[in-house]
Amino acid sequence: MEAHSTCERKEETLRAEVKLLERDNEALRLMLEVMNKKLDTLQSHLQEMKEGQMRINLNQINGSIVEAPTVSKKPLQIFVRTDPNDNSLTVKDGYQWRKYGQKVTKDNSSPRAYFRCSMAPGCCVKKKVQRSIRDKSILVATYEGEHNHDLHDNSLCQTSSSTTRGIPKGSMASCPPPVMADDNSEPVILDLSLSASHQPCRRHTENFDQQYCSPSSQNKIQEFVDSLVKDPNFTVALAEAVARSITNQT
DNA sequence: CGAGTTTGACCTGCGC
DNA sequence: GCGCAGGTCAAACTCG
Repeated sequence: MEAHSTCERKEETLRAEVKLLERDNEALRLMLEVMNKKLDTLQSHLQEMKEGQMRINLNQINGSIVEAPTVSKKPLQIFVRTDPNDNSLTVKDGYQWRKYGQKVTKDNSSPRAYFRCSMAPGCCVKKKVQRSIRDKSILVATYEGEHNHDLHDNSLCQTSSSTTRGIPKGSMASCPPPVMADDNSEPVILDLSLSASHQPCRRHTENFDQQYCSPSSQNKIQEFVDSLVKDPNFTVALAEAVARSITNQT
């Protein structure tokens, strides 16, 4: 009799667990859907950037530098989501910047910081960084000018111990680049505030994989996560592509 | 000590 | 011409 009730209790516990797992399953399925959509968006953005790059390269090969028809002449603006508690107006785009001024503007209570590219002596590229009025967690960076050097020159700042003050050593190499947007397109916001607080989600995903996914799906998810989050080559390559885009579009 | 940041002063362009 | 706002300069300061 006692064994029977124990068995019933166990069954009940298991049912409750199954219910919880089913709820997790549904939540994670939705999460995967969202992630897949975001991946599609990212891939289409990457494709657009590649096409733009090819057009510009072809124009340069032909001997005369002609503005690509789709490229705006306006200063390039990027939007970067950062930790709202982080007061530093730094947008890590792979280049090395020297701050030369800060000003509070009339239309925005947040100060605007002025940076000059310090990777090459003759480089006259400037950028302005200011928090968005609407969302303080978003930094708006405006780029002006054209880099006269390659992002590969950055190898100096990646390995040197005397890099920029206030930016942790090696952060340049590993930091994800911001995403470009001009005045004609929907601003694309990159979340730089990813932190250890997201680990539970990851743990959930792993749990989800173990419980429900076939090995092939698991591999797909693992590939996706690895390529976007872990792989430094991916972020470095993307940083270079974005930086080239900045150089050519401005 | 060198390189980068801070910050008040100064310069410049624009609207009235 | 004046005032305002944005942009830049440069001396002082900070930090590794």
